[in-house]
Amino acid sequence: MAVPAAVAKRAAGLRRKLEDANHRYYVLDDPAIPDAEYDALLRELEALEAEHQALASADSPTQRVGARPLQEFGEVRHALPMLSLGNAFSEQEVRDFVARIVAGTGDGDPVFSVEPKLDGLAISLRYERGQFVRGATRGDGASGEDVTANLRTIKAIPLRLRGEQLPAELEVRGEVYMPRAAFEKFNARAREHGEKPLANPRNGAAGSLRQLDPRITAKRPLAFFAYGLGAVEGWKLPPRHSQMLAGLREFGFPVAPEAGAANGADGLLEYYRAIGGRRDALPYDIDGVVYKLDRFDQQNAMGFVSRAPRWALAHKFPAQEQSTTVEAIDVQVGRTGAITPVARLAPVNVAGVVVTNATLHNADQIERLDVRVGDTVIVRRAGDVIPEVVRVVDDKRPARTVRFAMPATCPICGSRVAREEGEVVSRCTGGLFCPAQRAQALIHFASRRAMDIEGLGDRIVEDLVDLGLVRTVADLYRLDVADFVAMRRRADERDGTVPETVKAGKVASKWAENLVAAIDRSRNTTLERLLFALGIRDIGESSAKTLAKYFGALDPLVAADESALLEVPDVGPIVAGRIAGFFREPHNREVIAALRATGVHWPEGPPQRSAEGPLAGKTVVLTGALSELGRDEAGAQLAALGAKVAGSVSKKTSFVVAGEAAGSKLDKARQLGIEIWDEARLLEFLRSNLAP
DNA sequence: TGGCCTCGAGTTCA
DNA sequence: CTCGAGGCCA
Repeated sequence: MAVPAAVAKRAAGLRRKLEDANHRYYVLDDPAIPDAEYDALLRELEALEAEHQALASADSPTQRVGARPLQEFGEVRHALPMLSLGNAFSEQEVRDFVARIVAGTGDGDPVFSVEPKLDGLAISLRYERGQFVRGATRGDGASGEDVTANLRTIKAIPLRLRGEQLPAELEVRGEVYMPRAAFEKFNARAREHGEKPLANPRNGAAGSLRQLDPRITAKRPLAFFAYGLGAVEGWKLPPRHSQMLAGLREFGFPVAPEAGAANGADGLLEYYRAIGGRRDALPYDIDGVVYKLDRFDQQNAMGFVSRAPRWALAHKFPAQEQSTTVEAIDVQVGRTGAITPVARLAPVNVAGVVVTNATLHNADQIERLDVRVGDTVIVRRAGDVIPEVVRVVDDKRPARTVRFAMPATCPICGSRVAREEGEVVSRCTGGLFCPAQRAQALIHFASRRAMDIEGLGDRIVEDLVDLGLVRTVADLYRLDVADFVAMRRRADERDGTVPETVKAGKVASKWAENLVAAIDRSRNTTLERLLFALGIRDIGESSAKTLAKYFGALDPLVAADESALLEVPDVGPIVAGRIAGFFREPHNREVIAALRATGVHWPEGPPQRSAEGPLAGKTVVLTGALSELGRDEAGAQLAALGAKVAGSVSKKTSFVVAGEAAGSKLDKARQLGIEIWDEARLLEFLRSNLAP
């Protein structure tokens, strides 16, 4: 039965729309239509194809949903073998590599194409006259497994090439991977449904491709980046690798946006460091970067050694995941009483740093990981540097381990531990009765952003509290040199240590003199610092500043009731309650009176209820290292000009000041098209506006 | 009521 | 830096 022309036309139109949507989403990274609309179009096309058999075709977007399960994978011989790359872990190896290229090509400063090395699964895709006909895993390099049906389900892989002049034969090599966000989402769903989550994105990608049932693969969020070629027939290759990548993009393949060019060993190393610095901000896992000689004629001149090209190098990052064992699980008590479990680990080197502790965050996290003392665990340095336990290696769990339970009473003071309805954290209810909370409150009080008492670190504070020399923050101002010297002696006796300070009595008192002087200096402070230092719950630097400005002086703030506090910007019922509650407490009023009595003072003035200055109404975010000023100082100066200095970038941000090695905040600013200043511009602006 | 947008709190190691 | 939760706006 012939297909009516109008129906054929509609089907062709739908296919084009769906292909374009895929292309924009995966290749141009610029989604054009919402998912729901995509699904609607896809369903319409399916209906048409079901009704008119003659419309069906192998390269239709409807053919991605997953064919029948296979019995086993066929074997595919690669027309050109899939090579592996030489590895480098050190700077010297990279320099040697460049030196070999310079010697081999006679080019004193050859250009390299550089790209991130994705942590996924290498595959080869074969296109004949523009149609995707077969895809295979790398296997041993000479032949791999035929995973065509699974690859068809990956929307980032074109089923037919774009463009007018299509090569008779084209083999594209690249990496199938699972984007991190998709991995997280997939696992969250899996857990909800009580299914086994994937261990990591790499295993997720590899496991998904090796499913015999493509319908399972179709449900996995896989993506693809192209990075090279195999056999080619009927395409005139451009002279450079980078141009070839651009050509692949024209054909409809996604190429890693971080790909670029560099020259000289220093250029390569700079790229390595730049990508390394952004590693955790990238949407996918990478395990290094790849350098390839850009000119194909130079590649040919370099040739191969055994199975690896001499014109390319994989520069790997140091392993960032390691396994170690859990020696103990302790709990820490924070300033607000928050009880945080911490895993004490057998020391292990992760990405160049010896890790011995890793936070387990809270009861939920422990529950999810089920970490137990004696377990072997995989540790990773997440985010920037902070180690975290990724998972437990189940096979290595020793016999007779017990599930960790949050303590019912505070390990320091014995008070009840409570977890409030809907909250994630458990807290010690002891308040300032708890020595741990008292010590933390004092450490916070003395910290740089609060009263800035130099030299009064956590060790000293803990000793002061332990030995009962200090109960409230006001007590700090009553200490003299003799007190500190005595404290040090008693602490040493208690610990059985006899440090050098005792041998040289003079040194000991010098240390104490410095401390007393630092405490004395802190008497001269600002209302803003004092409010922050008091440690009222939910009052951080930002709220303290708002309150100080809004009230101008302490007494009106202390006297303010909840309804007056609600008038303050960014203060809602909860925070208003916390503030009023704090100042209602007689103990807190006494401490404030005592602070004043010992000479703690700050300038007071009239209430300032609207910002002024050249930057009034502007919101500024600082990121990266500012060499001239430092972040804090720059922030203070900007604030003095009326700007609001915020911690994270959003569309309300007026501009971002980016210093050296700026990270995700800079990326986000670029994404949102927010104005970006470098340090020079900031300094220039501050100078011309005469910041005080 | 829901969905941002912030801020606050906690955390590691050299 | 990241997560959780408070505040604010639609």
